[in-house]
Amino acid sequence: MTLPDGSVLEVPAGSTAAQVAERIGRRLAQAAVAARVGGELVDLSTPVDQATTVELITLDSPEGIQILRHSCAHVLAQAVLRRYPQAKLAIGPTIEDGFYYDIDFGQPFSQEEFSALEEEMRKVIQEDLPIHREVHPRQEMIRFFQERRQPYKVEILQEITDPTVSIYRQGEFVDLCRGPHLPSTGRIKAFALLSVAGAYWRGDEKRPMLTRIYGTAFPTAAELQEHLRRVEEARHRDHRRLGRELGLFAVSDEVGQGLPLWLPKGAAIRRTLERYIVDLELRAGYEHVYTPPLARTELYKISGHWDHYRENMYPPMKVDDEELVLRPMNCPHHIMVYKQAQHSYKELPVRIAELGLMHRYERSGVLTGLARVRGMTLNDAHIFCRPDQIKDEFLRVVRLIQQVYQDLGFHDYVYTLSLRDPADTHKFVDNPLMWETAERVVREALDELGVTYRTDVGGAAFYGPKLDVDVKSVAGKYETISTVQVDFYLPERFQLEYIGADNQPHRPVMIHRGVISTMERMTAFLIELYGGAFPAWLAPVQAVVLPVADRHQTWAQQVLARLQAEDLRAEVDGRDEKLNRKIRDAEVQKVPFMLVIGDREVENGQVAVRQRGKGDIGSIPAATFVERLARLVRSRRLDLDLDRV
RNA sequence: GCUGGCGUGGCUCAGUGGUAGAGCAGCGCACUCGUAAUGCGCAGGUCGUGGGUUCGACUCCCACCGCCAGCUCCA
Repeated sequence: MTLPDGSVLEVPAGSTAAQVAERIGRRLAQAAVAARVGGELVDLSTPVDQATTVELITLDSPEGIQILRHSCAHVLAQAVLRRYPQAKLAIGPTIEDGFYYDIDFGQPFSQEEFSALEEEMRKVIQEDLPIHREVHPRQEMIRFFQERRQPYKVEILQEITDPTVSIYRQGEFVDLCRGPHLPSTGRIKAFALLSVAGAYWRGDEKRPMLTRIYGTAFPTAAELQEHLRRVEEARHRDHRRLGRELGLFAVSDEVGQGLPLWLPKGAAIRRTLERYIVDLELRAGYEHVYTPPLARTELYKISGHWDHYRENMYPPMKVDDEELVLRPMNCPHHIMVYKQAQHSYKELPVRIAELGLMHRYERSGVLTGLARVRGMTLNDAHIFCRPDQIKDEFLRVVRLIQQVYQDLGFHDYVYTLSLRDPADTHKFVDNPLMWETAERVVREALDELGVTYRTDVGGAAFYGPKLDVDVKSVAGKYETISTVQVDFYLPERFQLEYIGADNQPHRPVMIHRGVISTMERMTAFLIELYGGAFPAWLAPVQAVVLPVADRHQTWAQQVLARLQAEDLRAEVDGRDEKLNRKIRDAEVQKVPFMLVIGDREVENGQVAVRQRGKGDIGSIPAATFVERLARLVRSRRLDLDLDRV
């Protein structure tokens, strides 16, 4: 057989992966947890003598760690059954950074029971039970799990079509599983149970809610500790925490859930973003409008939202003879803007943009700080174009997105093209020709851009295919920030027209697009991305002037005035506190620049510049600093290096 | 909405079936200070809300509201 390094190894007939490892070396044999044979992961106990290639998997590889965690999930299940023999096991997969097991305890289960459970798991690990794979006829296993009163396992088995299935046995514990697994439970060195939460069986709200226990495992205790430390550190970047600590936004019970208040400093960030994106869009040929956040219910009946989206809308209110609703999106208003005039084919595309205030009723459990709210302002636009312009407009939007991401410092993002599920005529507008055309044009545009994308069948909007751009957050999750949607449907609903070269009316196509998402979500994202330490152009306070003593106040105020004259956001910390204290507070508030002013600076018309996170970088004339900071801000550089501007 | 947890001054958190505590923040006074917290003092809470149990509830029970983790949902 061939090894990964290209060498060839002869082994006796019937040799297992473990024996191959032994032949290669004792250290490897001890470290190996599984093997990859012909591209497939298998247990060490698998005979591999017929294989052409064998690669041994250790805990140094991502696959090895996954196997470790998967086996740890089994140990958890085993411990659960020892302590709760009546528990019904559902599924126990690995996830990024850990694993979970869904279990029906038939009674409330709380996190307080973790320590006892962990104790039992440690026993299972100490027993060092060998883990065996067995393959049996599926029907036999259905009976087997019926006898063991494991209905969820039976249900899974009933949906499997293979004639045989594999199970894994460790001591008295048996689980239905594809594997592979560690050779024995004793190989688990470091694990922890983390949290407990409810999860619907099969992810279906209408099915029973199970108890999901989350845990994780690492090759060594040190790595586990390191992971727990990282999780703790991530908590400090949480935008809700930073939002309070830095005075950016607040949510108040009196105002209502999901209805955040933008405090002055958060508003400064938002205003900066708004001015930035509006200017950029104006340059890109968009026309910005203002339309009201309310409309007659009728408008949404025409658009179809009333039928398809009502559960996410606030209920209507009756005023005089009108019935009004808070708008959940801006498209109908923008359509009405388009309809205010006749349009010639020569003036298309018409790009109507707005920072549109919308309200959506979101279920209470999903509300999260600024990231998920009920009242939000979307960086929205609707492009009305001819069918032959779709591809070009689509390209222009994606390029705009790419530029914005560069300015905001987003480097890690993925494109997802969401298509309809042709079988689901309930969710998606039933018009196959329309869908096929839209999907083809979008694919062509993406190919032309040369971007790689994944596809999500069934993820489209009800009116057309969409491209989502998901940006990797600090937490490692990808969050949808931008979206581009082709829509052949609303123009039909609203009877939109343009006059073609043939002097006949034609139907335009709409492209819905959001580049920087809602102001709320984007701000939340940026807070976490930068951990509150914003680049200068976004920082709510760009410089704080720190007079050393009272006699320096006058010059401090003059420096402030010069900063403000250049539209820089600055403050004077005139409190009766020592310099050290003012510096500490400014650092904690993550202000990019601190300008210390004492006798020397007053005398020379200078400021002693201290850069956030770096310290004293020397004194320069106040005018020089103002000019450099203004340039830095204008350049939208992501670093604070004043010498490079 | 569902499961579990949590709710004590602006913030972070102690605490207990028998008259509510600390630190930070705030206010006052003193210090006038050179690169990450000056000192002293003062004030501030119907212990989320509403019921119930009890001689007595912040503590125990119930309901509701909100927050957190996750699920579900997400045009």
